[in-house]
Amino acid sequence: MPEARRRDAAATRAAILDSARKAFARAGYDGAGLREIAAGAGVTAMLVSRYFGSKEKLFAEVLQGTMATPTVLSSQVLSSSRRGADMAAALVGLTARGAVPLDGFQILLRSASSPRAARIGRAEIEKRYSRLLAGALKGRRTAERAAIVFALVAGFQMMRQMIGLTALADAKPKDLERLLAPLFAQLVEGPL
Amino acid sequence: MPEARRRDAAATRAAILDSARKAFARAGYDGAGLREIAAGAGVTAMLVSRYFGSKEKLFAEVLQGTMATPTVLSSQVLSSSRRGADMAAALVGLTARGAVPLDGFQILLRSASSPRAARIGRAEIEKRYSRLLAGALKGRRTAERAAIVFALVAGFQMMRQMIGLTALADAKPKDLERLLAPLFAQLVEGPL
DNA sequence: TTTATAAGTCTACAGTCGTATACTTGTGCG
DNA sequence: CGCACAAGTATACGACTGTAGACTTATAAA
Repeated sequence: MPEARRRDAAATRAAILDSARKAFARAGYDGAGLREIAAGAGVTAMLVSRYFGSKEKLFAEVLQGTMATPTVLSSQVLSSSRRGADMAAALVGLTARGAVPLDGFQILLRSASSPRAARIGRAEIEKRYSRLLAGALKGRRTAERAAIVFALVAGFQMMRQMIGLTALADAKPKDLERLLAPLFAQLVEGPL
Repeated sequence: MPEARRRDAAATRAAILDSARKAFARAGYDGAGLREIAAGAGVTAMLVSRYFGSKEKLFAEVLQGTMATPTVLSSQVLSSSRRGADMAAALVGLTARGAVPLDGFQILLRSASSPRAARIGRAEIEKRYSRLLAGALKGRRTAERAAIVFALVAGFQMMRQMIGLTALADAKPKDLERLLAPLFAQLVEGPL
């Protein structure tokens, strides 16, 4: 139990955003309710509405904040000399069983069934990641290759964490990295 | 408007299953309501409950039926001598803009945020596809490689159809095939 | 200490959800 | 034709959804 917060609009706003991030990551856009989000921040549902205007705007702000700090595609990975292997290792590590699932992708995947959430997610991903990754690629079809990188990341995360395929959940991390690395390498470094 | 069906339990059951398949593919497990499904079959919501016991059991039966006939991993593709290229072509074709999105994967992706639906989906995918694909692979780590094939298929479908990434939606199909083919080939044919 | 105002809450509404109980109606058989 | 039984419907319940309007309360300045 965190100590009761004194009346502080900025701190309360931040607490709501934090609670919303966890709720959306756990249950997706449709599955997370305003009352649940509000309770997590120690306030009432109405305050959430008043602060963010609507659930949709709250979701947009959460996604924006979460995607501001990339994980799999961190600048460290992107500037590495072994980007394929580093991406594979980062992805496998971040989707391990007990890992904190508070990634922007997690929220996006769990919310993709809602058209409104999908639209917001697309805008955000195209504003940030696409430019980021496509800019780091050389050769042709950089936009398409970057998009397929996202697809592989998203699909792997989905099958491993959400669906929970046994073959991915129980595999040795090193094995998964060895299988993923050449795929990422091929996409990132371009055709041989 | 289809002509009114005479009282026929088997036909009604089939109509409900068909309507449910469309509804789940469009909105996912949580997003599709029993009343909507019932209306699509020209009956009331209660009849759906009576015939299938619960929404969860209905979903399981729908997924089971839909996944009985694989599309991307059809026997034709699996027996091809150019499996990587054929998988890529099948995937790109099936996720084209106007394509019928009535695949089992579509339902699964839109429902993965619901734990109950995810559990059912995992069971189904492991019962059918995993065995199917892993059996067609040679070499080591066949289960893991098959699972990553699913991940790539799922991620591509998600990013192209659900999120609607511009780079994938607007790309020339042939370009996408050329990028995906070596990835599938590497997974299917095994490490070089 | 009083008070203006921002911070936060209460109550309510119109809607949806899945499903349980009780009911009506159509249809094939004798 | 009549009737039994299956096929299908009506109504309702309790819980949940996002959010609108009116309300209370804490706090910082005067």
